[in-house]
Amino acid sequence: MGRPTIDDIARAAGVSKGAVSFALNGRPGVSEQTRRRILQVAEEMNWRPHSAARVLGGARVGAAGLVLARPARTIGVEPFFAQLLSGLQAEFSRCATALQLLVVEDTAAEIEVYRRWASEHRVDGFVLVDLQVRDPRIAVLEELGMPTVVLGGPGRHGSLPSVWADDREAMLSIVEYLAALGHRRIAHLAGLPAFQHTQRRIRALRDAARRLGLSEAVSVPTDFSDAEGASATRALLARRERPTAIVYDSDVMAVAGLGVATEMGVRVPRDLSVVSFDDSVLARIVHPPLTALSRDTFALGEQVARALLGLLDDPASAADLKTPTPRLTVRESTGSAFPRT
Amino acid sequence: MGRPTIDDIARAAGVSKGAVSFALNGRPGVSEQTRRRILQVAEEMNWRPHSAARVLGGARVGAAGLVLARPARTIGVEPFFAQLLSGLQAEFSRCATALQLLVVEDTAAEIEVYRRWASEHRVDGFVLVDLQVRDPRIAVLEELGMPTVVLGGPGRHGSLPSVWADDREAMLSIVEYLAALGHRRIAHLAGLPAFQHTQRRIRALRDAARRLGLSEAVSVPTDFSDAEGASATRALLARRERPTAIVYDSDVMAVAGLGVATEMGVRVPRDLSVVSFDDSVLARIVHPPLTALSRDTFALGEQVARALLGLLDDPASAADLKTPTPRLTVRESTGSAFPRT
DNA sequence: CTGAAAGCGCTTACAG
DNA sequence: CTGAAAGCGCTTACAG
Repeated sequence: MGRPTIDDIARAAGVSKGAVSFALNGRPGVSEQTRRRILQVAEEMNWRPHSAARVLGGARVGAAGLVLARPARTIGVEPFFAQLLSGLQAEFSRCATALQLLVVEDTAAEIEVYRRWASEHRVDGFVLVDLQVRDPRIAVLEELGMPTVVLGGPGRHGSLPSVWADDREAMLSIVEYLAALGHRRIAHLAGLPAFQHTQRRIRALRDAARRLGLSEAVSVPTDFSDAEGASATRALLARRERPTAIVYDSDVMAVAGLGVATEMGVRVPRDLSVVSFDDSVLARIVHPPLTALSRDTFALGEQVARALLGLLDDPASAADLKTPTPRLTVRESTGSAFPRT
Repeated sequence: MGRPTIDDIARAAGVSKGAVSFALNGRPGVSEQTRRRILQVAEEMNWRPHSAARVLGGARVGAAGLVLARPARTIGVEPFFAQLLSGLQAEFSRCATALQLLVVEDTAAEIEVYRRWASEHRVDGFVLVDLQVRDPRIAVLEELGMPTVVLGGPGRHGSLPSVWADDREAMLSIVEYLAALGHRRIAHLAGLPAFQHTQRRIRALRDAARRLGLSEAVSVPTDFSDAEGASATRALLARRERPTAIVYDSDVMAVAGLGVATEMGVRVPRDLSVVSFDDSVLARIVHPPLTALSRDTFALGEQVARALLGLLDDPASAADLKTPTPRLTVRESTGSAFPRT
């Protein structure tokens, strides 16, 4: 015999389907004695609910959707993203919610998936990441009326609640630290310029540079890849007047940049200070270990998941949540701009 | 008005629900003209099937399950795993199949999830990874009768089909290469001893050592973490007679080991050759770049997904699939055991 | 406290 | 070629 249904249990326990349903769901409507008998029979027959039947009746699916428009091969490369995924996953699984993951080619395809999953009732809500400057996904998700939590900066995401960290403050703290070490020519290897957080970091650097009177503060956009991180570093270090410090928007780029410096005979931190905007095992295990902005990306993922779960329980609970501003962990890749020796 | 159902379409098109279903699914039973009209109405009303209703009727869920028993925080660390996930995901999404991901504490919890997802009809099949020496999960999955593809070595997985690469051949090729460079004392920083592939690599090293007459070939088990990779390397390099080459079972450990060597003033490759059993961006971007075993992990993930999709279409198609043996990519971290200078 | 019935949205034999 | 009906497994008002 296949999987038992509540019909089987009802028959075995000598009650109606309705009674079984009440007992199994802990609702009033059956006597304590009957409830116990039913539960025992269900246990013995190893019954589990058929999720599709419940969903058809209007229950929650028990799944959250995460759709990413990136080249599939690059997903495995970014420690930030992997950590985020772990955190999301940890919190969701605590609440018996699965994470449905899909990687697509571009934003148009991503939007199509939102539409499809929403109308097919595949997920209960979405997590939106990689917020763009004029993000077309916001309006679509609002229109679909699906509970959605945005991982991104302050404002700029319509009526959708967000969980965010203060990138601007973070960048300011890096630049102030470097300026205090005497650095006056600072370069910034930024990520994709279409991302909101990239723009915020670029603006923060520019503002800090003006305020602190730096002689040079240039932001170079990249695609976040180690290849562009390396080539842009090479170009910067080949200049007559090269920067004495470089801030990298990701640890993969920072490590690639460190490799280029070593290859070109530029000593870190003696000739060049290196700071990574992301901390991870990568930043710790290279030599010298990298000064990096430490944020608990795993915890961030957990918070995003918790926000979405809260939204599912109570749609009125939508609110923006600011997470602690990342702190700078100083390791051996940064030093004075004027070493004594 | 909410999402349209086939009832709405039937009414709008002036036909029965059955006719709509036939038209939408491309089955015979409606005239070409009626079909076109129905499809047009469905398009206009922006109809999509409710997946739960289809599943309840016996259709495929359109999801594959991947359950991992690892500390959630470590998932983000391993490039191998992240690449595998990308590959799985890429192939599944091509066939409109979602990947349902769950990370649990231990094997017991993992087994419980298999039982639950199977009886709740949450997924159509499973991908099984991290094969253990006496793996209790095999019997459970066989009993559940769920289509499952194992990512692992040859044999040792009951009746479940597998996709595997030849770890033994791979290890032999590394040791032969090192021996040809004159190395006679080779250490191996292995992974978790409970894993089948760890055991296979350890045995391969031992066999090769005997055949090639190496004076030392020790395998040190670890938990795959950068911390143990570093501490075990430190212990090995502190010996009076230290190895002239170390083979690391993962790139994270190899990079950590490289850092330790630098820190201890052991020059790579002059004093120590370093080989990683995993290749990734990590191995490429450190300095010196690491000689590593290159396998296309992304493609491996794609193949596993394809195997599972094939199994869903035709349960009789179960067969083991051997993937190409990984090749050694020689970079700058390996050299002669007797450098001239 | 319990039972019989309708309904969620789709598919599919079965009559016409 | 088309329509009316039953069924997938569960939940939930509605009578008793």
